[in-house]
Amino acid sequence: MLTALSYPHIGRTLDPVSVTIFDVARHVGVSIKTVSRVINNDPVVSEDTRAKVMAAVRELGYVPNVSARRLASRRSYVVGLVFHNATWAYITEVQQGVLETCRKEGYGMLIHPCNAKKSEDQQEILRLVAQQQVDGFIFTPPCDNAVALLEELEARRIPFVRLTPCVRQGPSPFVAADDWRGAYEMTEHLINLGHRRIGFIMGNPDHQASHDRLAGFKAALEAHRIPFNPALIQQGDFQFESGVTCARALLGMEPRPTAIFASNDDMAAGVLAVAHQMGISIPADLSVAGFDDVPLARQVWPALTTIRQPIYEIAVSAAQLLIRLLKGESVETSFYELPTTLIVRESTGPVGDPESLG
Amino acid sequence: MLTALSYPHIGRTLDPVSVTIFDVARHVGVSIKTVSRVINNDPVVSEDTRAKVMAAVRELGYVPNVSARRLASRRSYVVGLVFHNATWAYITEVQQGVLETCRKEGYGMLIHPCNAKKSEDQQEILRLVAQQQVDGFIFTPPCDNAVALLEELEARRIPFVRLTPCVRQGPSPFVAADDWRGAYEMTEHLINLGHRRIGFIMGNPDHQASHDRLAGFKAALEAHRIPFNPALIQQGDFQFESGVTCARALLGMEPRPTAIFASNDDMAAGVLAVAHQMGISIPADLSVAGFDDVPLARQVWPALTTIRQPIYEIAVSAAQLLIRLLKGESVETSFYELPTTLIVRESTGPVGDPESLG
DNA sequence: CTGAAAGCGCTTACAG
DNA sequence: CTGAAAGCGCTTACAG
Repeated sequence: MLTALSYPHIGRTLDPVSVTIFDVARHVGVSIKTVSRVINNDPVVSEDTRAKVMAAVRELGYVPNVSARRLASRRSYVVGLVFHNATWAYITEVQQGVLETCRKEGYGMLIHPCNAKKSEDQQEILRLVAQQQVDGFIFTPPCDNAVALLEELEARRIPFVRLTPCVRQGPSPFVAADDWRGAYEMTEHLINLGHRRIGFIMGNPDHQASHDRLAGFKAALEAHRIPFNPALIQQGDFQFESGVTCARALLGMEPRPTAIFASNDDMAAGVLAVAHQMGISIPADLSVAGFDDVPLARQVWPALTTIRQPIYEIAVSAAQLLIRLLKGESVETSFYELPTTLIVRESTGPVGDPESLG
Repeated sequence: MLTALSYPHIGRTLDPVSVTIFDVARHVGVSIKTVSRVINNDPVVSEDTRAKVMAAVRELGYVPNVSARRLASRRSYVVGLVFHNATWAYITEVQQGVLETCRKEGYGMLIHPCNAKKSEDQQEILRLVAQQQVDGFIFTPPCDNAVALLEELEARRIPFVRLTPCVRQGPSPFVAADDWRGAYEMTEHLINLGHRRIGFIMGNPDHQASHDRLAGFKAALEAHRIPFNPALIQQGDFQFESGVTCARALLGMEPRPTAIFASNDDMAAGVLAVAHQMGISIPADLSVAGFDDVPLARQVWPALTTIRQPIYEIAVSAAQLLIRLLKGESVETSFYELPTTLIVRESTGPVGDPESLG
């Protein structure tokens, strides 16, 4: 039997009052406004008083109260990161990029998973604004499809930045990878290895990336005068399980494809699993390619040839862009597209070459 | 050339004043205190006035300003989630559990990745308290090792809950999985399949789970009178790459183990990759077992036999526990241990049975 | 370069 | 069951 734990001070009396801006001001012999100027790096303060104030801040261990600052300035200094339905590895990397950028700029980050298509969830997002919890938003796909919400935010002049959105006109900025080119390059890689019958697994159609990757695939086929065969296209949803289902369909065809290009690494991992189960050697009997270059791409066997999408950098750019807007700085261009990179690993090889196995 | 985007209202003049508690009070003809009571669900208000206030809240679209509330109440209603160095899949699940619980209870969650061993990062955590950003903390391993920090928090009476900590005495509560039993059961599963030469890959020694899993493994061997062979133990760090390194060492032995039990799924995936590379069939020639049951366990081939650790439920329990403490409620026991479950998939099978392949 | 006053929108503590 | 007063700890807007 352990002792009961409780914090009787909580909810009854208040904690001993901590050091405030008044204490610092009194200690130095200046007004609180001067202390405020120093802690906010207002350049107008003289070096002499700045030094004295800083010394007092250190000596007294003064830390500004963020709630007071937020209330008085009517700003939260917090960025809301809104996401739904995306792969966790993707979200994780976005989160890291946004959070690190926010920290550097003195902002906080609030993660807000939700189904942005549902009107209750849209209300919830507007509520974050009304509560003054958040100054602006970053939307990851497919949250950028919540058109009514985005219009409402624009009307209220709440800045936001979208990642790889579907709608790319209009004033609000976005950051994207060059999905079309990435898919084009991967397809060309497969074609150069001699593949002509290439299966393609599409991603969730709510994401613009799904369409751009398919378009890049088609364009590369066309550039190499390979006829497009709709029977080789399967509709997935970016999840591993859909990769399994689509791979079963593709590998059941006669003749079957010599390569499968999945629109992300999770689905490509599903293709690998099915191929292994069917006793198909990779890449000797089948080449498999993914997209994104998330950690999973290296954790399956054989390691996936994929297109590296700079998710972290995209997130950093989006956060920087948003914070510039929040600071009232203007932004020249609202369209940032980052390049992708072909990463060749062990899951792709020349057509019908038994040597290429492991 | 796109038009420049800026929000000139930001940083210059203030937004039009939104609806406040005064507006609601005036509209109903009561004091602001009464409105405050209603929105905080104080049961003392009469049903009649409560209804009138609620109607006005809806009609005017009133949303309380959280900064004002936090400032006046000297509380943030925010839980800090501190983590470092753990597997992303683990953190992701913890995050979901904590966030969903916080939302239900009207709390926010602040994620705070840091190296809790470094003293600057410990200062940063104390700063969150001083800034009134956070009312309490949840520490995931190995952050629970920041002993000096935890003592400081206890001295300041800041509640915190640890997940699977190393130090388990003392008053501050924690939640853990029964790692010892999980490892015991997995080892027994392998022994029942006829395995006697079982390699074991240990996790990061900063995590208590690493030691408990090893102890469970040893105990099961002993219970079945299988002599413990230290040469079969490899030191990993929970990352995929360490699984690869340790598997190379184990599979280079003569005679080599017939089974490898890795202390988590990421390292088990590394074992699979090495085995595939060496042309070792799984589970015909080698059984491979993991721990945790993260998504990766189903995304590799063959799907991993593993021990399901209820990470989500652990996170939910920890958050509930912390919020109870934050509300000033007492907690009878400070020790919560959740059971694990053996999940048998395709990566384990009887010793030397070629039929069990795929 | 510095400061006094007012106010941000709530809750606390107390009274009735 | 309800309310008037004071205060939480900052920033804004203005003045000098």
